[in-house]
Amino acid sequence: MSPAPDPLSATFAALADPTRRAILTRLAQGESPVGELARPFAMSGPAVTKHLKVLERAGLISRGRAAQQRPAKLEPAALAAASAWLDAYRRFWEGKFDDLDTYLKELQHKETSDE
Amino acid sequence: MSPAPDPLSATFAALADPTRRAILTRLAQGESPVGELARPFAMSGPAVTKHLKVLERAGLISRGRAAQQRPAKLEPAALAAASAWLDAYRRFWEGKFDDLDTYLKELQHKETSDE
DNA sequence: TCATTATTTAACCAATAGGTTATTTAACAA
DNA sequence: TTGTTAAATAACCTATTGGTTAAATAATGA
Repeated sequence: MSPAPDPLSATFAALADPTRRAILTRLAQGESPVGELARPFAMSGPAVTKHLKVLERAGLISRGRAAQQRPAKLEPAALAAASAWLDAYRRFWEGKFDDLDTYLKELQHKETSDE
Repeated sequence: MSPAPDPLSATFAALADPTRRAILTRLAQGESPVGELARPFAMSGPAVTKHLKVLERAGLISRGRAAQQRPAKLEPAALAAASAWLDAYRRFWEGKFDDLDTYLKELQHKETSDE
């Protein structure tokens, strides 16, 4: 499925869809099988499977196995990375940093090239 | 250009592209005209104009006017919204909240439906 | 007025995203 | 073994994205 984007891009892209955010919200209450996730949406099962694949490739969820079901479960690590990026930039943009150069260097250090 | 997605979707979608994140990084150092923004990328001017439009529709930047140039400038508000969303969910997923129900209600209150 | 510089718009293209229905695979139960 | 249930895969469709080049527009200056 394409040349695999950088992790941060994959995470933001996954979060850019309201259906996927709703799925994550649902999963915050506990893991859930595909059928249950599909119910609240006017959407076929395969469509939900595709959304889950996007979330999985972004590292935001993992899949399990329980009989015929493949429950989805939150994986907070990828979200933490995106949150850290956003928070750092937000604070930076809001001008709450004294030493700009040090800060930029720190960012540069954490993430290669442009991320 | 399409039925205008909800603001949070637009913001995350805008952040999902490494070129656009690099543009934002550059703009954190101060406003900049299109030509200067285009230089570091192996990319035509019109391509950069398109990226700027995406960022502008997401509310992440605004455009000005200085002679023939149309400098782009950061607008932190949209970023703050995305950052708040992510941070809330991150904390939630990491289980650092005592009263789950109260927290969910609070989230529900802040953002309609799924956002 | 005419030329120059910066940027946008138009027209186009290939690849990706998000959905569908029909078919296949997997796990279980009778 | 046969059927049932849950999910994934395949094949397909349309719209969007991210890029291109060529032409149009806007502001300035000679």
